[in-house]
Amino acid sequence: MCDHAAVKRMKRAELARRAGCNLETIRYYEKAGLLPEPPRTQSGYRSYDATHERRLKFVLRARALGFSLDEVRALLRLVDERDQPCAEARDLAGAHLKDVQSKIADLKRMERVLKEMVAQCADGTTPECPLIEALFRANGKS
Amino acid sequence: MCDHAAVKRMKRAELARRAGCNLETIRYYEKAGLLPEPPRTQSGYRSYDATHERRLKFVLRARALGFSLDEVRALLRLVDERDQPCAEARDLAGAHLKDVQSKIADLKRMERVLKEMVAQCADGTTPECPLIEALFRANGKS
DNA sequence: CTTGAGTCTGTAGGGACTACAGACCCTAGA
DNA sequence: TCTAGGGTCTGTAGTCCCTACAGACTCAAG
Repeated sequence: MCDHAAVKRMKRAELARRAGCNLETIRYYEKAGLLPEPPRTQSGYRSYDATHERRLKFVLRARALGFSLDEVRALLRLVDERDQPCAEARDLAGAHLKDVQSKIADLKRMERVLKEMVAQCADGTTPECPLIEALFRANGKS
Repeated sequence: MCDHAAVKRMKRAELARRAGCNLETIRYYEKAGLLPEPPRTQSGYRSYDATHERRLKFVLRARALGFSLDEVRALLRLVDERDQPCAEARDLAGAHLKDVQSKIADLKRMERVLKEMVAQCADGTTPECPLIEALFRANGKS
């Protein structure tokens, strides 16, 4: 039990910096149960190591891919109880993929309409602002 | 000042139904200054007409196109003070179009990664779950 | 006249953070 | 050794865009 290979310890600010997130996000994730409560120094400061960093980065990456906190929780459960998680993880990711695809479809519809509106405005031939008129007219029906 | 061509009056529920939004959304928009406070009946009920409906639908359409409430407020200002709004409206819509396009780009990146992850999981040849491993590994760098 | 539905108000809740106030603690320089 | 500044701690309030609720009122039908 000698400790000559002591792991590197860091405080919250350094962890945030290394993971590239806001300081307070870490505390929030701890309260939300996504990250474990870290050990404390004698004076009560949080003390993190590489395992905390790894887990935080996992959460941030999943969030960046658009998983909700609940979905991240589910993924972390699979991480923590590694039995045969592959099918379940694939289903989670598959469901989320569908979400993402339908969001893309929605945004593309918006994009098309906005482009038309901007284009109509650009030629400036109509007396009224066609963009605003377009918003007053119904999308497809009265 | 005869009133034989009286406009149709309606209460909040009917307006919500006709505009296709939640009952409470109307009250919220009024408090937020997007819709005018409507006249009241003697007993204090809100009383709307076609102009309210038109304006509410405008707001809902702009929201459906992803404009924030602040952006909708700006558009409504252009509606209310019709001078030469076209350039300003076009700029607003153009800026918003850029937002939408960058969201689409983000989501497409997510889609690509998720597809890869699901595909890797699907062949089931690796012992560890590749999806979860992928989340532990960095997106591009360590 | 009663009953049930509609409307009124203010306020709380949601998700995912972000920011702040007021109290500690820790370190470096004078 | 003292002190000044930064960092960290806690809980709480604010953000955005609604949505839902409680408790009081009103209205129309039977």
